Amino acid sequence: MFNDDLVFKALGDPSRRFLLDLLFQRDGQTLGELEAELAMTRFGVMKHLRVLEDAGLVVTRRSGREKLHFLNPVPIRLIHDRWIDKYRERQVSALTDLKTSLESKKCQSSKKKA
Amino acid sequence: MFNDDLVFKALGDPSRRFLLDLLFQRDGQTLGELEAELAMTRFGVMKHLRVLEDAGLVVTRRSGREKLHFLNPVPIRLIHDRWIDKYRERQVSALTDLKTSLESKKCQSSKKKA
DNA sequence: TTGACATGTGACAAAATAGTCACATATAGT
DNA sequence: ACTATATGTGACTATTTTGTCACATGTCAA
Repeated sequence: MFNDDLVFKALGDPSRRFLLDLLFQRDGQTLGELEAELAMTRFGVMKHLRVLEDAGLVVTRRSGREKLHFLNPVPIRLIHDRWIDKYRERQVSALTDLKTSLESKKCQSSKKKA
Repeated sequence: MFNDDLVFKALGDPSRRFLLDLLFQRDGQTLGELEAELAMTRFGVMKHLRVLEDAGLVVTRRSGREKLHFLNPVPIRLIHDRWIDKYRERQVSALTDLKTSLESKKCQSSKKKA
């Protein structure tokens, strides 16, 4: 259904991850809108969107002369399932929640170990 | 705590994902053991392991003249959390479970919508 | 100490990737 | 029809990444 290699390659570039962030924030943006957020010509952005679309991370719909882009989270969920054992999920979750919790309380305690 | 870019870059290569698969299967393997599973000299494997270690996806422990490698699933969980909205998680999960379910029952029903 | 084994380093060539540009197509509005 | 706008294509260069090799370090065991 989804090609592993395309998905991971797509996620390997910071500009593409930023594009996903933008779409996560607001779905259905056009190339023009997305282009404005990147420090790059529209050609570069177009190429990146193409890679994301080929990977299935972004789906598109044409509307007149515009092309609307939507985030598709399914392949990302599948990545997760590959290396997170169902039985160990609870423990890993606890760890990441701890991390989140620590980060939101940065100012309360001055000492913490990495 | 974990550097996004290093993690995603690390996951972008198929050989490195295969190494993670090997460690997911059996933790604590040495370079020598891992090398035997890849179609590549030990130098290539070493480089890949270094990338994984820098990303925090693999942690190591020396034991005499050997170096043992262990999978660390935490960064992968964090990837997941980045684009899977907590409120939408249930729906996405349902979709991936459906996918799994369909794949294991390929022969039962002939008609299914995407 | 000697030799065998396991891992490590820096330089290198080949391959893949990112980003730009000239040029092209398609649509909306007047 | 004409013009401005939005997206698309292929060629090109610069950079990054992959994988290899000669050489080096550290460890075990006799």
